[in-house]
Amino acid sequence: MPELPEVETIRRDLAAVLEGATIVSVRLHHDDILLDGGPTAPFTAALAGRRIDALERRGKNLAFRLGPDGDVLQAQVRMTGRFAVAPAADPSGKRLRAKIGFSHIAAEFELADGRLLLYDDVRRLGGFRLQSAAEWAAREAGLGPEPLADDYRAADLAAGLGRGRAPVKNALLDQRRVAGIGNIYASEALFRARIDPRRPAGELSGDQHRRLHRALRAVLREALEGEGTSLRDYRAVNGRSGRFQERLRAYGREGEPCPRCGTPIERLVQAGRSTFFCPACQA
DNA sequence: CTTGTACCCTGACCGC
DNA sequence: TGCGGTCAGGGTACAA
Repeated sequence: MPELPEVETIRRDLAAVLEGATIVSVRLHHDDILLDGGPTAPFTAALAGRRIDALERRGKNLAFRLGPDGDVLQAQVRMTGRFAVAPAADPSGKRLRAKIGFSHIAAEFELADGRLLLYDDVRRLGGFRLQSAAEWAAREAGLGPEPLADDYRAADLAAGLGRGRAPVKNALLDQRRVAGIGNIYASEALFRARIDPRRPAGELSGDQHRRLHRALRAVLREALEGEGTSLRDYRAVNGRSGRFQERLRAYGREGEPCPRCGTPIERLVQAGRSTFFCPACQA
């Protein structure tokens, strides 16, 4: 999935145009787009006539807060999910789809003012879940803290990483420890903090916790300013690309000189995913 | 409890 | 041109 900065960019885009809109009808093009499986009819029926009161984000999850009772339509875009909003002048969304290359529409939400909210997802790893406010609150409580929150301290990161033996890179990807970090920003934060991604999470020193906390927040903030990292699949709403890919220092740079010490960046596989790091200055 | 692996799905790309 | 293998920014079920 796009990670925290990408999902927050999508949230801001959608909030600007969707808050206050009313869903008239929903069309799902694939049954497997519901995160819990099951029949689609109750899902689509329950969304008809609902107003989108607010767009929220928690970790990598989007939460459409629906009136009148605060039910939550949760959306996860995972690897290849994208949103777009077609104007009322293009009610089928045909022109917009052609323009931005949406060729795998999985869901369409018709709005009362004639606009159309489109969800496209080539691999269909993403999807939706409709739930009550209480169910969402319980689910959301299972996620770790928001790393960009004002009150997120190095001590909170240290507590999240705990005393485990798993590599710190893997621990950063665990949404229960800290929410919103994915493969790119885990690599980037560890690079900035000069910490070996293979180091057991429970063995970090106090100084390393402080460096990682600082690096994590800095890279997430900068990526958010750049509206995310568009390496291959991620796009913000209506096809807009992010710009932070130009500022990545380690991710995707295998063989290139480390910007700090010149040693070639190396790639290794952890938990089945690529990690990029400098073997010389990440101790 | 923690940790590791397989799997969901499709498309792009590379070497032969 | 075609084919097989590999990889992709995520999350979850399940086994050990």
